Amino acid sequence: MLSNASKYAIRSVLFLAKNSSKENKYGAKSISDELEIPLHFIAKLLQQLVKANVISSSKGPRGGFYTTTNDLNNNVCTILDEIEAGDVFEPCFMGLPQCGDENPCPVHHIVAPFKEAILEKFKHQSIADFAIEIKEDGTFLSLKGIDKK
Amino acid sequence: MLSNASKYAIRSVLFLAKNSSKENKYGAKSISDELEIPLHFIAKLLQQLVKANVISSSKGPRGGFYTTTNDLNNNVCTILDEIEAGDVFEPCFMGLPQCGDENPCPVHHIVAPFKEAILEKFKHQSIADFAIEIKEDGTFLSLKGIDKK
DNA sequence: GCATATAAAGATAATTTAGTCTTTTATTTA
DNA sequence: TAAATAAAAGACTAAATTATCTTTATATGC
Ligand code: SF4
Ligand code: SF4
Repeated sequence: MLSNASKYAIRSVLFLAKNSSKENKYGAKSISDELEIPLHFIAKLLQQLVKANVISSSKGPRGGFYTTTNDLNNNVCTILDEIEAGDVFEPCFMGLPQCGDENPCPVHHIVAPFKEAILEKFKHQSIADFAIEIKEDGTFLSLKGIDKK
Repeated sequence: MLSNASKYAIRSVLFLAKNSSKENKYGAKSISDELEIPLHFIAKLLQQLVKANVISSSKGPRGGFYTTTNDLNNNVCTILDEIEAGDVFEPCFMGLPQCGDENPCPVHHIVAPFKEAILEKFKHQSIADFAIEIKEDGTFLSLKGIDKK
């Protein structure tokens, strides 16, 4: 449903939203390390996001990527619009073009509410809100160092 | 989330479940036409599914693909296991490896119930049940010929 | 100003997924 | 038994995605 590129981009932006500031920037290298994302891949994505005004950056020593309070007004859909070609959720589960409530596939009644919920969140919740939620709920952007089995 | 291959395979099997029988077989060509799936692509998938005993086939004139009552006892997960490499739903939305209820990402509380619902259906509802549901609910496997705008 | 750190840009390579084509084998029907 | 039909098998091509590498531009601090 989401490409690696999108997943990487979302996690990176949320990471910056949670941790960065004008005074506290993160280089591509540290983001790559922290979130376990291929360095050159995430670097390119971050550059794209800077151009799209989703995040900010500065070059040189002590430079890096960060988010301003203005950046934080964006939402996740802004990220997806930038990274992903078309609409992420269409065509969806059964691969029918232009289906929907009128022409449902056999799993539409399960998929549709989910799509609506996730889209609502991605469209109407700002990155800032996400950052707050992440801090409050203690949700994860990376599982680096966490015991997996 | 699902590859084209999986989507094609599921739709084809459900199509056969709804329409075919030992006496009423469908060639790769007619399935390709009916569901608007590339001919040689679906042919290969159908052969795979025959080998995996998900559907049946016979060669020669009046031959083709069909489902037996025994075939219909399979479920959608059987199809996915055959077509897809690993587990379709892992890693999922945020691309975190081995996450879950204990280590939730920021959208886990939306994604998890959906994953559970769709997996429940794919695992515990037989292809036969699906066919009945499709007939009763009039859900779609193809939108060929239906007005799209 | 010079050395250094870092983003920016973009070329290139690898991998995976998707799709096509050709040949062979089995089955049916006439 | 011959001709026709359709699946089986597998080689091949194309496209998209993922990932890497190299070079250039810019800001910082000494
Ligand atoms: S009918 Fe609904 S669930 Fe099925 S493919 Fe279309 S939008 Fe997705
Ligand atoms: S935490 Fe839940 S929703 Fe998020 S990636 Fe893991 S399983 Fe998917």
